[in-house]
Amino acid sequence: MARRQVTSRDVAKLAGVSRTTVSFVLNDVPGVKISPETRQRVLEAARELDYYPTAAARSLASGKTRRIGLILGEGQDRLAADAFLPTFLQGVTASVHRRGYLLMLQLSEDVPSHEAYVRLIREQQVDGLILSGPRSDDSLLPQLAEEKFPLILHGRLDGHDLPYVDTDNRAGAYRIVNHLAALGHRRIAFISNAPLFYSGTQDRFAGYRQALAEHDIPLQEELIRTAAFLPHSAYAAMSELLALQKPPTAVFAASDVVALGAMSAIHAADLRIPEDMAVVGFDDIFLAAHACPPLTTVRVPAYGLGWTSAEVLINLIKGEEEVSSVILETELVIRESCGARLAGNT
Amino acid sequence: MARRQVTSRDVAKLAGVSRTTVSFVLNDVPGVKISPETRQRVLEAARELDYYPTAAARSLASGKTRRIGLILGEGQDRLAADAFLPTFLQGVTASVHRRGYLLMLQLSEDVPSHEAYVRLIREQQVDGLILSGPRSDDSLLPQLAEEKFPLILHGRLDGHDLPYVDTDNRAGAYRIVNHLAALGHRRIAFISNAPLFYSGTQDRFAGYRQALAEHDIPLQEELIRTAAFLPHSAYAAMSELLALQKPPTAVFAASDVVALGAMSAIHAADLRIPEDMAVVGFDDIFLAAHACPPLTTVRVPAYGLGWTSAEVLINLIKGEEEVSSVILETELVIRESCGARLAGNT
DNA sequence: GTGTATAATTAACACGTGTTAGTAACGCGC
DNA sequence: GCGCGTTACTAACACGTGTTAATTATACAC
Repeated sequence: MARRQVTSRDVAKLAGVSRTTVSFVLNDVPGVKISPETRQRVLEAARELDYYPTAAARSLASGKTRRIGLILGEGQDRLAADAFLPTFLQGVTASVHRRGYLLMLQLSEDVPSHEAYVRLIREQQVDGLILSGPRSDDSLLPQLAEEKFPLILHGRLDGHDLPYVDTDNRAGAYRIVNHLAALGHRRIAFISNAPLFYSGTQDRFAGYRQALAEHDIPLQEELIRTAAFLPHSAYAAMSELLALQKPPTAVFAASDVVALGAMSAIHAADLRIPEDMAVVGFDDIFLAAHACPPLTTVRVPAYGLGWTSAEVLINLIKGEEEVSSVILETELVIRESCGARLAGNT
Repeated sequence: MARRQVTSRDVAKLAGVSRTTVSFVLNDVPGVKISPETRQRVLEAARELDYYPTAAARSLASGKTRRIGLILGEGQDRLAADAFLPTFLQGVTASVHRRGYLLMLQLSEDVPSHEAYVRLIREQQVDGLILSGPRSDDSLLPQLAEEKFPLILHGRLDGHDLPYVDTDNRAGAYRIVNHLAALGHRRIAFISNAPLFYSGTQDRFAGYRQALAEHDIPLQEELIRTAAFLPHSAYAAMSELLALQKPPTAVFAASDVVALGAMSAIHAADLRIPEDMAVVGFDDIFLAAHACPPLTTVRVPAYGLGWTSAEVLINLIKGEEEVSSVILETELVIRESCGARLAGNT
């Protein structure tokens, strides 16, 4: 049986004060003087009655919801293969929880992305939004920026000056390809983890080119392949590379999942990793250390990306601090699939 | 510059009717007669002004939020290694979206789980809750059941009669262990995917025992090991098994992630899969097909679990249909790590 | 005691919607 | 012309909180 709703009026009656005083005490309104005894009485009454203010009434009156939204703009395939999502969510929720907010989650799948979040904004369900995987063709973004609606992008987006949080994809890619080149490889293939219009993939590709250039290795079209999110697309791409007249000696896969797909193709061709083909990835998902052989990769701070996105957004909402974009650094993780340990032994 | 809020009063004025009529039209209130012309005028006015009702006002007045909550009661490790979460979320959000609801997400991490959701309920942030990974020691659950708060468990829980949605873990485990036994294995090890007090792990263990019993294979304590969520715990467990005087010839790992950890230990010991050691898993995560060798496993319908949980919950909230627990079936997926294909060739 | 500043508290309004009870207009049989 | 039912609409209240402006107690200097 649903028990009757406990309101602040009940608390006020029990404490022998007005409803206003209850509100002042429970919200710690600054600049209002409440005697310690009264404060105590109110707090005890609230505890006694197990009082929780109703969210709807509170946000109607105050104009704030104390909720933020997280929009995942990734398509089905990408999402299904997103081994980072759980850790990213941990980061987001840890921050959100710390700041006293709650989280609303929306997946935009394949619909025009703004339909996914326009309801959240217009119905005033949230005070701000983290937009992950924004599409540059989203016509609503400029308008929201104009309205100054609190908005943080997860992932860089060209053509807008909205604040964003991202990893340094380019530097990470540069570092790991540089590592391969330093091991003596001259034919280093690139397998993308997504279509090239994704900024993250673009940047990883840019890092790859930069490393090649610095080692005077010419860019070869035939060594560049496009895969998308799921392992089997990488399996296909890798199989093509193996069928070349002059196959590469090393592969940089732009994500660990794609790397694992490529490794599976290499095994299927009865080649050894890293002796016959070195493989490196990007992300350092939790399975990378237990691939066979363990995967050399670039660690992306998934938790930190989530945490930072939320922190920056909430700062923006509260308007207390100056807010600007944040780029988190990556870390090179050397295991066995690149052959560095092997090379060290000889 | 924030534009002024558009209210139903503005719509009413533009359409030349009362605010009440606007509400009737936009909510399609049954049993109320509105002339087609008036209805048309109201709809046009709403569209003209780009009117969205404010969520807070709406739920304050109606007592309904049109939101549901999803509580993930998994600990840090488990969550980080949860390759199913993205697909599960897809299922949940697809249903939630279809029914016109929105989703609030909360991770309970390690705090006593009810602290994580009591706020959602008491502040009336949501109309109902999906509770994933419930703990049987949660003292608040009986109380909520008593209050008839709409609640669906994801994962069976002993000692309560709350409605739940789950996979048939026992039948799935039985089927795959039976498969190993049919291939001639008599020393089949079990590596758990979590501590044994998790009901899902319990059930998978029960399926394992049942299959052994039916093949007259005695249960051997030394072949039963506990791992927890992450690959490295399985690596350790598998290493112990390999060090036995009489090691097993096959391993049933209670999750794919654990299976991959075990495989990594087998490779490290320079043994071949499946020739020296057959391995099977549970879940069919998206990487299982690209493990080396491809992993034989039991497919769990992650999307369906999410979808069904949300559907059942919303039915419960609307009180329209009779609601009962749902158990989804699994499917045996035979690949190469079990040796069945090899056996077929000889 | 009187005036004045300060501390402590409250009455009253605002937020934007859903909903009940009621009114007005109209047709129709007598 | 009157009663009666139906259709189409609306006035007025309710939801539970935040917040401003006003009010009452309290202290203190002269």
